[in-house]
Amino acid sequence: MSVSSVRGVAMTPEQQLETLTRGAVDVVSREELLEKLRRGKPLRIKYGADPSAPDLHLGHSVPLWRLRRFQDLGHTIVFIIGDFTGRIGDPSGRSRTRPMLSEEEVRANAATYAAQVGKILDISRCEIVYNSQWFSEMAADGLLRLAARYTVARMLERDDFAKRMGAEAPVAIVELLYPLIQAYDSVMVRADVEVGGTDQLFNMLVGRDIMRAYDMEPQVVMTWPLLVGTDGHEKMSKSLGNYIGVTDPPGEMFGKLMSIPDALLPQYLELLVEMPAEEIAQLQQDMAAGAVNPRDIKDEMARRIVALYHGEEAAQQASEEFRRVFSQRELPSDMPEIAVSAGDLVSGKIWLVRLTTVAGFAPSNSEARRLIRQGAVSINDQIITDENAEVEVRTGDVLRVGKRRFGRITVKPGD
RNA sequence: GGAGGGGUGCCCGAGCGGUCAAAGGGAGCGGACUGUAAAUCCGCCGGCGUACGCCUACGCAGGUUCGAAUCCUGCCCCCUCCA
Repeated sequence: MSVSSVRGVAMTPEQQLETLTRGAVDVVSREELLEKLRRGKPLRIKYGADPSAPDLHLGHSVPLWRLRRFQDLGHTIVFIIGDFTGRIGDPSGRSRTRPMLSEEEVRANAATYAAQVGKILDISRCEIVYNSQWFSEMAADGLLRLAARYTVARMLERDDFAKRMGAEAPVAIVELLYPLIQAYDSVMVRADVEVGGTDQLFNMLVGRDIMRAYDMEPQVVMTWPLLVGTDGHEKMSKSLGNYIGVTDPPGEMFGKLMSIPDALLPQYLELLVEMPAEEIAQLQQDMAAGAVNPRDIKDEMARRIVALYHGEEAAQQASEEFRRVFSQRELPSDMPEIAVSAGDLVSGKIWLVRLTTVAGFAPSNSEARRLIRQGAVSINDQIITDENAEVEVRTGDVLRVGKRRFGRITVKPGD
C-alpha cells in the first residue's frame, strides 16, 4: 500500500504538497514540507484540542477538513487533548477564571470531542493522546528547563499579549507559559506538521524553536483562516454565540447558514465547501450584476454543508422546510410541545405572560410582557398585545413568539 | 517596598450626596421593509401577576447622613511609574 495515494491514485510529493497547502494562509515552510513528503514515510500531523469546550463548530471544521486531506494521503493525525492545561484552569479572558476540570469531565469532554471529530475524520485511524501524560510527571525542574529555552521579549512579541498590555489588561504569568507548554507537546509527539487557525501561528512557531532546542527537526507549521461567525464580524466562537455547531440539527444549521451576511459568502464557499477561486469570483460578479440571487447561492451552499454532517436527504428537507416556514410563512412541520397543566388553567384560561414563560420563549415575566406589548406573541396566528390577557387554550393550539419560536400546546390533566 | 490611577448593568463608558434602575454607544430582542442578508426606520432592553408599589444592582465589608454609585474606614483585585 502506498502512503501517497488518494483512492488508489498515486500522488507525487509535489502533487501532495499542492493538495495539502491549497488555501493555506501560512506554510512554514513549503520547502521543508516537500522535503518531509519526499521521504515517503507517513507524517505525524499534530492538532491540539481544548477539552473545556467540546462543542465543535464550523470554524474548527476548517483545519479539520484539511487534516482529512492528510489522512486521505495516508498520514497520521495526532490529536492532543490539552487536559493538563484544562485542569489547571486558564485565568485568561481577564474577567473570570475558567473553571478547573476534573479528570472525569476531561474524559467525558474528550469522548464528545472525538465523536464530533468523527464526522470529519476517520477517528479510528487517529492517535489520541493527553498531554497530562507527560506534564503531570514533569517536575518543577523540567518546567524550568523548558522555560529557560525562551525569552520574555520573544514571548511578548505575540500580538494579543502586546495588545492586552497596551489596553492595561492583565496578563498572567502562566499565560506566558502556555505557548511553551503547547510547544513541548510537539516535542513529545514528534510532530512533523502542526496545523491550526491563523491565531495559532505564534504558538506553533514557538513549537519549532522549542523542538530545535530539544535537538529535533522542527515541525512544519500551516495555518488556515479563521472563519467569521454568523454575526459577520467576529471570529466564530462559542462564547460569542455566533457559531454553527457541527452537531446542530439540520434545520438549525441550515437556518444559521441562511442568516449569514452576504459579504461572508465568498469566505464560506471557499473554506467550507472548498469552491474553486474562479467559481467564487464568477459568482461574485453575477451577484453584483444581479444575475443571481444571493439567497439561492446560500441555499445551495447551506444544503451542501448540511449534507456533510447530516446527509443529502436531511439537507434537502431542511431546505424545503426553511422555504415553507420563512419564505411562505407557514407553520413548521415539527414543533416542540408546550405542556400546560390543567391545574394552571382557570376556567380554561391561562395568563398569556405565564404561558410564554412556561413555554420557555421568555426568560422572565417582564421579558414576556415586553414581547407581548411589541406584538411578537400570537396564538393560532392571532396577535395578542394585551399583556394582561387571559387566553383560552386547547390542545393543538399554536403559540408563536417572534419569527422563529413556535410551539404546540398540549393540555395535560393535572392537579 | 514607594508613588499615582482605577474597579459602574452582557461589553465599553458617563455620573461623583437627593430629580439614578443609573446618560451615551455597542451587542441583543421585537416590529416595519426583505432574501430569517446588509443597510435603514420605530420600539424595548434588572426582577416581581397585573403595581406613580416593592425587591435587587454601581468590587467586598462596615460607617457617616433624613438620604450614598457618589463622602469616610478597612479589605480584595487591576493598571502605570520608580525600586
